[in-house]
Amino acid sequence: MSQPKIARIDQSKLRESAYDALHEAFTRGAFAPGETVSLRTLADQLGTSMTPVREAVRRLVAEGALVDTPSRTLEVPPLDADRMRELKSARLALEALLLEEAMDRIDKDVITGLEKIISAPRSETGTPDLKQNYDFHFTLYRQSRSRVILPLVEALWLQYGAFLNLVVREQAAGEIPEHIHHEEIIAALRDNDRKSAQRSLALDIERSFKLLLPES
Amino acid sequence: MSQPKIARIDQSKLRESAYDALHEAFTRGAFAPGETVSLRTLADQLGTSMTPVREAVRRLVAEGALVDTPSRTLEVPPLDADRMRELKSARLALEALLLEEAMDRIDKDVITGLEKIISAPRSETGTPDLKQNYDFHFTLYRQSRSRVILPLVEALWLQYGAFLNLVVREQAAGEIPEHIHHEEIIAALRDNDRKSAQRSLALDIERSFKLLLPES
DNA sequence: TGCGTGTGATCTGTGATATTTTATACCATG
DNA sequence: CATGGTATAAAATATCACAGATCACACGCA
Repeated sequence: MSQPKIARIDQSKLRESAYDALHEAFTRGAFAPGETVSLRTLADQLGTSMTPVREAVRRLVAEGALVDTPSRTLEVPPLDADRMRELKSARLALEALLLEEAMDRIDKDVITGLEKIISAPRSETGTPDLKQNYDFHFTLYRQSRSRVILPLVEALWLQYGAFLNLVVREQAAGEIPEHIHHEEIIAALRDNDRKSAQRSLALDIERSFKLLLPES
Repeated sequence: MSQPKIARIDQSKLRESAYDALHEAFTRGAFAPGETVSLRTLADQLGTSMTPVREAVRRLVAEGALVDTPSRTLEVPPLDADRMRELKSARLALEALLLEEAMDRIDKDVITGLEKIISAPRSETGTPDLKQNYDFHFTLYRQSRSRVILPLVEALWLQYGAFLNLVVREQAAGEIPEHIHHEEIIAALRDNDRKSAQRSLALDIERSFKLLLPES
């Protein structure tokens, strides 16, 4: 708790900035399941007062990335196999819908953009590049122009992010060949092969839970 | 705006109470699409200060029941066919998952409870009983013990609630025979017939969008 | 007379801060 | 060693100050 994990923000649209900073921190796996956070600490780290942080945190609670404890402190939801299974089936169901819509509208430029994302240099540290994975999926999903389902999927990834924190800490990177399914998806997008794209996306989602739900 | 549409709340856990009151108001169809709401007005009606209302409203925005406008006022999202279609496909996908889980755990008492809900006296006014419909579905879904998907579905219903406001105003009740599919679902639950239950639920969801998306 | 424009009053949300309530940890006392 | 009370720290709420948007209305010009 001593050294800040999240960047400072500047002084306009404070609530949004605070939310963005925390959102980014979650997708980066900066928070560990079970960890507790305090409004004052966050406010100090972000360089604002409590008010904007409180509203940002309220949104994160609504999205399931944080939970209120009976003692009125906030905590990152602890690791829980049932929740993880739900997360997986919800992601499979909703991201399939987004992919379907996205494939109605996607164009060459976006596909090129996706290729650029996955071909970007991997981080040398050997840890899986969570941001790269996030960018790949959401660049694709945003093509759906969805205003209902896309926010739900964002919320799911936010919950998933805390779990990834553990993966990052405990696993070597080489064991997660995430780019394989990403390449399959891109190929299917080029061929406009819906079945194949759906299959590869499902495999990619399954993959990302393998380390967390080994029994499946 | 002169006469309050929402009940006052009592003085503990104000934020939760405020949220509950607003949530209830939405499922009751108390707010119309496009309507704007003000923090101060809501706070006055609820008998609290702005702070708890602000946090409750933040949650509703996160859930999509309210949106921030560029001019920083709050409004109930206007009617929009695309959003409605998304709402429908998301409901079909997620509520199927909840039903599946619920059928693993449901017992006789709950089924009896469901029968009691739909056999309760319809309101005499001739308007469709939104609360009864809500209670039927969520009594069922809560059996799933879901902590991830259930909140997502709550959010979907919250968005749907504003649209229902229009239905309530413009349509006679007799045209919506919602109890028919509910009875089919109960019968399927008794037989533990998953296929049939899923089919009836899907039909029920389709039905509830019929008036809003006539072309489908 | 009719239409556009400007101006001010009155809304709005935002952010900060003071006050109250509640939980928890610690220490004294039995 | 257990128990109870107190001190402390945190969150919850209320209140305040401020900036910006909207709306109505009056004024000036055609």
